[in-house]
Amino acid sequence: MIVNVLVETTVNKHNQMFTYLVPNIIKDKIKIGIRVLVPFGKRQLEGFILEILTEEKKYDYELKSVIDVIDEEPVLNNEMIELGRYMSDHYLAPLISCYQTMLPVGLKAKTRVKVNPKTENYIIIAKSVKEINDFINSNPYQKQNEILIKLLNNKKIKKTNINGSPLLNLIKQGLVKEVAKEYYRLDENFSKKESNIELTKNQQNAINEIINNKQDSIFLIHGVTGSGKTEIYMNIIKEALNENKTALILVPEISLTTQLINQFKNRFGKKIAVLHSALSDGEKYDEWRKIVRKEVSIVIGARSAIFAPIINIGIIVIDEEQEGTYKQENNPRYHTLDIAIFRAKKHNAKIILGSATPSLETYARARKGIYKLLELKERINQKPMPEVTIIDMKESIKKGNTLFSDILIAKIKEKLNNQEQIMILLNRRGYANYVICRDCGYVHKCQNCDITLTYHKTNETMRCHYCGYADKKKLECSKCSKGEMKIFGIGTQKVEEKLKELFDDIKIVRMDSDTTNKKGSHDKIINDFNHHKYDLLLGTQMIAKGLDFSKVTLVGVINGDMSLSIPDFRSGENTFQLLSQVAGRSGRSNEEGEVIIQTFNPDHYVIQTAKNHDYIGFYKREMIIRKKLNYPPYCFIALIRVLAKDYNEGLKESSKISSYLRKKLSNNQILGPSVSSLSKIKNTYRFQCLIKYRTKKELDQELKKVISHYENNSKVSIEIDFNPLKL
DNA sequence: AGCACGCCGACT
DNA sequence: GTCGGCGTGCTC
Repeated sequence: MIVNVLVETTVNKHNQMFTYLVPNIIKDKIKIGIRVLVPFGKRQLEGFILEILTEEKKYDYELKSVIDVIDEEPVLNNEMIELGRYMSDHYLAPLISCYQTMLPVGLKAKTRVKVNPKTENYIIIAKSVKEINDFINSNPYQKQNEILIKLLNNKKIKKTNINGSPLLNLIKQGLVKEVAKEYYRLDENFSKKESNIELTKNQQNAINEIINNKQDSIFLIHGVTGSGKTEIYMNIIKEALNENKTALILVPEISLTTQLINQFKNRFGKKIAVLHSALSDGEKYDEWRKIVRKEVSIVIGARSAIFAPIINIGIIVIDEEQEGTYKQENNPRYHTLDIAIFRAKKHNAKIILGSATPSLETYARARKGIYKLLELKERINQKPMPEVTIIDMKESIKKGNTLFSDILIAKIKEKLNNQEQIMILLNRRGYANYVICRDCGYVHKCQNCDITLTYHKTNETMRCHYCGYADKKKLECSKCSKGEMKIFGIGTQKVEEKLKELFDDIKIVRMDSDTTNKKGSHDKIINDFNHHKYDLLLGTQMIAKGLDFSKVTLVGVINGDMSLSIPDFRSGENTFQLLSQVAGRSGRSNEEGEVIIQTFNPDHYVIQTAKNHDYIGFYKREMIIRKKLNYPPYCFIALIRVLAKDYNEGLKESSKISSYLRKKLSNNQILGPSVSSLSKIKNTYRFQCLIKYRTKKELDQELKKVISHYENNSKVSIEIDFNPLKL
C-alpha cells in the first residue's frame, strides 16, 4: 500500500505531496484524512494522508515508509478536504496552510504540540450482578462489601472517592476494575429555559420571511442597535433544530460577546459548543470533540469556528457582519463569509448576516437582490436613539482648548455631579501621521487617489500609499493659505493626564492595547467600570463595541474625524461604523443618553450622517465616491505585497511585477508599486501593488505565475491578499 | 528547519 | 592542492 501525504513544511512547492510505503502492521489503520508521522530528510514530520494508492507504481526514487499513525479517526473529513482545496485555489495559499488553519491546535499536523483528552479514573464492577451478590453474601470483609454495594447502586464511582486497600483486594480478585473515562474541560451545566419573550411585529416578519423563503439563501438583517436581532437568530435556530438540523453562529470577538453566548446557553441548554481564541488548547480540543461526536447541535465561535466539523447545517449566522475580524490577515487570507457560502451550498443551509451598519459591499449586494434584505428600523422598546451633538473644534482651538471643548467639559462636570458614568473615545486608529491645517481642518490628499497623504519624517515628504505619489511637506495650507500645517497625533495617556488636571477627584480607567495586554485585564476593567469603581472609561475603539453599561449617560468622542484621515478608501466607512457604535453605548437603560463628537470637520457627510443615525444617507454618499474612483463594491481589489531585506531589491522586483501585470492584464487597473503604509517591519521593506478587477480567472493565472517565479527567490518574497481590509 | 553539495578564495 | 566559508536546493 502506498499513500500520498501532505507534510507540515511550509516550503513545499506547488502543494506537492510526498509518497510513502505503508508497513503491513499499520495497513488497517490507514484512512484518508488521518495524520501520520513520516521521515522527511533527516527529520520526522507529521502530515495528512490525502490519497491512498492501491495499485503499485514505479518511482524513480526509493520510497520511505510511514513511521506511525497518529489518529484512529480522520481529523479532516471529506468536506474539509474539499474545502481546503477550494481555499488554496481561491486564495492562492499553500494547501497545508489551509488545513492547518481549519483545525484546532491539538489536531494540526505539528510534531511539537500534543494535546490529549483529560481523563479521570473510575471503578466499575467487572462481574455480573448475581456473582457480586453471591460474593457479598459470603464475604466477611465489611469495607469491601460497602464498596460493592455502592457500585451496584451507582454503576461507577470516582477512584479518588474510594478507600485504598479494600479496593485493591477487590481489583485483585477481579470483581471490580479501574477504567479511565474522558471528561470535557468545559462542561458547564446550563439549564434550558423556555423563552417568554414577546416578539415585535418586525421581528416576527423577519423570522417568517427567512423560514419560509425557499428562493434566497443569504439574508441581511439590517437592524438598528437594540432592534432585537439576537432574538431573531434564536427563533430561526430553534426552527432549524426542530427539523433536526444544526446551526453555526459566528461572532466577531468572543471576549466582547459573552452576553450573547450566555443568552444562547440559557435558551438552548447543553447543546452548544463554543470555539474561540481565549480557550486553552485543551479546551478547544474538547469542544471540537463534542462537535465531531455529534453531542452538540449549535456551535458559537469567532472566525475560525466557521470550520467546525458540524454536519447537517441548517443555519449559519454571521453577527456584526461588517467587522474586520472576519478576515484572516495571514495565509490563507480568507473571509468567513466566503467559507460560509461554500459550506452553505454543501449543506443546503441559509446564511443570515446581521448588522446595524453593514459593510458597503454587503449592503450593495442586498440592494441588488443578491442577498435578501430585511430592514428593522425600530428599537424593541421604542426608545429613541441618543441625541448626538457635534462640536466644531476649529472654534474651540481658537479659544485655546485643543483637547476638550467647553461643552464637553461642562457635560462631564454635570454627569460627575449626578453620579452618572462617562465614556471617552479617543479615535486613534492607525499610526500613520498626517498633516492637517489648524485653521480650516484641511488635510492634504493625493490628486490621483483621493487618499490622505502620509507624512514621512525621514525626507520631509507627503506620500500616497496607493500610487506612490510624493510631494514636499507644505508649511502652509493650500486651501485657505493662511493656516499653519501641523503634524497630528495624540495618545490616550495625554488625554488621561489632561482630564486629571481638569477634574480633581475623578476616577479614570484607561482601556487600550497598553492596558489590556495581560490575560483577564480586559474583563477586569469592564467589570470594575460596571460596578462604578470608576467615573470615566477612556479608550480606543475597543470600548466602542458591544459593551453595555447601564449608568453611562455621556459618550464623548475626541477627534471624531481622526480616522477619516487614514490613507484607506474605507476610512469613511470605518469612521461611520465606529461613531455609530460608540453612540449606541450611551443611555442604554432608563436615563436618556447623550453623545458629543468633537471634530474639525463638522460638516463632513460621515459626521453628519452619524449624528442623525442615518445609515442610508451615509451609504448613498459613500457609494457616489466609490463609483467615481472605482473602489469596491464597484470592483474587487487584490493586493500584492513584496517583502525584501534590501530596499532597492524590493523596489526593483515590485516594479517588475506591476509592469508585467500591466502588460498581461490590460483590462484591469494596476496601481503602484508604492511603499506600504507600514513601510518597514522587522528590518524588511514592504512594497505593494494594487489590482482592481472584476473577474478573477485570468488574474489568478497570472498571479500563480508570479508566485512560482518568486518561490525560490531568497531575497524577495511576496504575499497576495484578495479583498484586503487594510491597505 | 536542517543538511549536503558545490563554487570560490586563502593558505600550509 | 586542500580547507572551509556560505549561498542554494532538497527532503518521498
